[in-house]
Parts: sequence; C-alpha cells; structure tokens
Amino acid sequence: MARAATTTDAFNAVAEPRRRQILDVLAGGERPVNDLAHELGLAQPQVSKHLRVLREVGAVDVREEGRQRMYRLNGEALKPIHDWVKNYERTWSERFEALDVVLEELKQEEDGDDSGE
Amino acid sequence: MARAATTTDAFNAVAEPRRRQILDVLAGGERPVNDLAHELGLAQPQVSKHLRVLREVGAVDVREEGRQRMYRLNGEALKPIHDWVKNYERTWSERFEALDVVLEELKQEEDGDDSGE
DNA sequence: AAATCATATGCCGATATAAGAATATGTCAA
DNA sequence: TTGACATATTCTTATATCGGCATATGATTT
Repeated sequence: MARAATTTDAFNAVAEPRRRQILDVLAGGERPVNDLAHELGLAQPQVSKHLRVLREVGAVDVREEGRQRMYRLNGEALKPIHDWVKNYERTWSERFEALDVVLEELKQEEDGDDSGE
Repeated sequence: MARAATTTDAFNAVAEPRRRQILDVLAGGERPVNDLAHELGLAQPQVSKHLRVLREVGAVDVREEGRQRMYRLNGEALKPIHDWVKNYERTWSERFEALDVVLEELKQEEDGDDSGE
C-alpha cells in the first residue's frame, strides 16, 4: 500500500506547504488563480493543481466570473485538524498545565474519598 | 519532485491516521511498543516504523527500560499545526464570528472618527 | 550458553506524488 | 473569426511511501 492520496482528507491536503500558503492568502478574501500564482511566486499550472486538491477536500470553493475563477476559503474543512490538535494544547500551554494541576488535585481528593463509585 | 518526506515536519508526519492514533494513545501516558501494537491492532514492525517517523519530527521521546522501550508524547512538536490552524477557527466558530462583528464595528467607528488614533 | 522476549531494520511491490513544459479548454474583445 | 487572456489537464521523471514478511539486534531469564 502506498501513502494516502493528498485528496483523502484535510490532513493530507494541508501537509503540502504551498497549499497552506494558498489558504493563507485566501483567508484575506476571494482570489483568481493568477493572483495567487503571482502572490506566491508559483507557476499557474501548479496553482491550479493545488487548488484542485484543496477543492476536493472542501477547503476552497470556486465561483466563475467571466474568464476568471474566483477561489474562496472554506475553513470548515480544517475543523477536524483543529479538533484533533487542540487536545494537545495542554502539553505546551502553561495555562493548561495549571488546569491540569487543579484536575489532579480533584482526583486526589476523589481517591481519598471512600464514598464508592 | 516527489511528495515531501513524512519526516519533513509534523504536518506530514501526522497526515497518516495510524500515527495520530498512536499519539492519541500516548496522550494517556508512556507505553512500550507492543502495548501500542495490541491496543491499535497493528503489527509490531509497522508500529516501530511509525514511531520512528514520530521520533524524527520530535513528537515522541523514547526511554529504555530493560528490553522494552517506553515511548512518551512530546506534544510541543504539534504546536506549529495548532498555531497555523487556529487562525481559521473564526470561519466556523460562532463565537469568533461574533468577535468579528465587534471588530468590524470598531473599524467602522474608527473610519468615521476624525480624532486620529 | 541457549532460549525467549521486545524491538528495529531490510526488502518487496504497488502507488501517488510534485514540478515543469506543452497543450487543451473556454471566455472575451476587436 | 481571429487573437489575447485565464485556467485546467496531460505527460514525464524521480522519489517516498505503506503494509507484509523475514530477519537482525539486543536484553533477560533459565
């Protein structure tokens, strides 16, 4: 078996840095393909290909306007990534470490409590 | 050019679902390789290989204990992912949408205000 | 030392990639 | 209709992957 296709899910689509850059630009508003190509210093065909991947995972939507195609961010497609990674925030955030201490204390009290379960 | 190596960064390492599962288990505490293999229903060699990738991007640390190797989560390696994706939270979170409204209002006032800043 | 347990590594095969260049498709303008 | 513009697709080449299986490495027990 080979590596999962880039179009499998948002995790795979976004593993490519150029695609993250494209999304970052689109976060500032709708853009046509050539705009993106110039802004990121990429060749037009590569941008079109990256956009195809992003479209297949639902991270962008397209709208036809004359001969241009306006691409727009659809951030919801990234929610699964956020949902997954936010559970690890506690491992580096002092704020969450402090919360962990409180939870640990509560657990201690519970353990010393013989009220059964 | 081919796809970037899975060991290039956390984004690539974590695009593989099994590796996310491994991290999820390790979030519950240190584990030896066979434990992970059983818990996830994977063959031991594949687990070792996935752990190698995770180790190379710094997402796990190892500690030798007799003939076992205890693997431990190092969540900080996932911070870049969190930092990137959190900027998109506003696109699906009502809470942030509300914040956007407030910011928009502030901007309106500012624009219509000639008292400088 | 030999047997056993725990883990890592090597090899195989099928597959998807990403960039580049060329070209196809499609739209608007003269 | 012809030409210019905007975008998508196709083909090529080099490469890394993932699972399965066999095996190497290393530590512990008997």
